[in-house]
Amino acid sequence: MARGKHTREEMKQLAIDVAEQCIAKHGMQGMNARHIAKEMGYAVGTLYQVFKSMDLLIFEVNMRSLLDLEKYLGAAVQDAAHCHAAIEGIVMGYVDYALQETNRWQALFEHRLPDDMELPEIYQKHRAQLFRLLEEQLKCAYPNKLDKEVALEARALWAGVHGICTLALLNKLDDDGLNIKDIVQTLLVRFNTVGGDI
Amino acid sequence: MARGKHTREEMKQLAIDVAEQCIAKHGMQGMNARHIAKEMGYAVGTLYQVFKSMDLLIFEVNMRSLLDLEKYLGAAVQDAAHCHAAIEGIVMGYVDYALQETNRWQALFEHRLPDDMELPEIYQKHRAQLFRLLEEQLKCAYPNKLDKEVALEARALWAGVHGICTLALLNKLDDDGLNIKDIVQTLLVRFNTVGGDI
DNA sequence: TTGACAAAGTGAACGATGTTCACTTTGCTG
DNA sequence: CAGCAAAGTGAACATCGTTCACTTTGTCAA
Repeated sequence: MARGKHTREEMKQLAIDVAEQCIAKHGMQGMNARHIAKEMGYAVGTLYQVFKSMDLLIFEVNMRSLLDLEKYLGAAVQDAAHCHAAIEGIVMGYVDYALQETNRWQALFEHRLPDDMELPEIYQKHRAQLFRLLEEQLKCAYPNKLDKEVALEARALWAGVHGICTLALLNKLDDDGLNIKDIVQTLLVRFNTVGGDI
Repeated sequence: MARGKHTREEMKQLAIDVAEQCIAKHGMQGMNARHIAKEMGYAVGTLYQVFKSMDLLIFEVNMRSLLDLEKYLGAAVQDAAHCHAAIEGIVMGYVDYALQETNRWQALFEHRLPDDMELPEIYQKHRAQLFRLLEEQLKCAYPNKLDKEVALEARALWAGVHGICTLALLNKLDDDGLNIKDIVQTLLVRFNTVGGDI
């Protein structure tokens, strides 16, 4: 049965390891099947027995990034004394992740699965968890708002921060001399989450 | 000298026309050199005498989109009775553009020129003009703020709207039953630009 | 009219990609 | 040890962007 030094599962992890490092170093376009296979010490065909397509491999790398982000932002919440600090922690944590792990973060939102296959449930679950993290803190910050209103606020704030990271890192913000964190702070102030309550 | 039915400039415009329609219909990945050349009635090599690379052709399509957007949002400002209405017009206009011209809009911010070539000055100029459009109205809405503060606000709001469009159109907002325009309205309210002054 | 030159136009070919599959190798098992 | 199935291989295919030696064509001087 098992011939090589790796079980099926080990190969899967190995492939994800290699792909992850490749994406982190050179971005998504700097990664290809032959390079990954060679780096793993296997032939291309073998890689394709573990992952049916490159899209699925990239997806697994993104799954890891999502979990990383979840841990990272979760820790930021734990460290916060109150919900306003927690919100700032989440938002600034997201910015830090985008700034420090730029390539992995970019892959996370740039990559799209082919139209014919749907997003795995586990992925959706963790993405929802990320939203919930922010929602919970916003619910505390806006005690008088309805759940649906808080949901809207959470998405507006989240997407806002994401947009700032997107445009800033692609140099599309026309931001001569403007610091990305200052822009994010500006957004935070607008959400009444810095200095004072609603 | 001139052999075919088109001058060099006409061919350039023709190529952009075809590429634009192709992107509008099938998105950036549904566009390739051979298809465009065939649609133009020329061979691939001829297309490459007009555009040195596909990247440059896509860039020209994006340049058009940028100018379209500039006109479109400029009109929204003209129609507005006061600066608050103008800001809402700009923001909602951007959302409309993203919703109606999804593929062209996506190409506009997803496409990146190769690292070795820099963004043409004319492009930067018009992008800056778009920002100025919003800045001017925000300066009116926030009369007490410094120019630098207004610049930060403009970028926070702009990127915020952009982020909402990005995540919503890629279905990454986890927004079951949530309307994208409601999310944008939520953001607008946070910027004190709906109902009342600062 | 014609010869020659340059511009315009062509498409086969190259290299890089993702992906497939007939084939070989290997380890286990009866 | 024979045979079988799993593991592994890499040549080959399709599709990209891109190049360039070649052909076609218009123009103009002789």
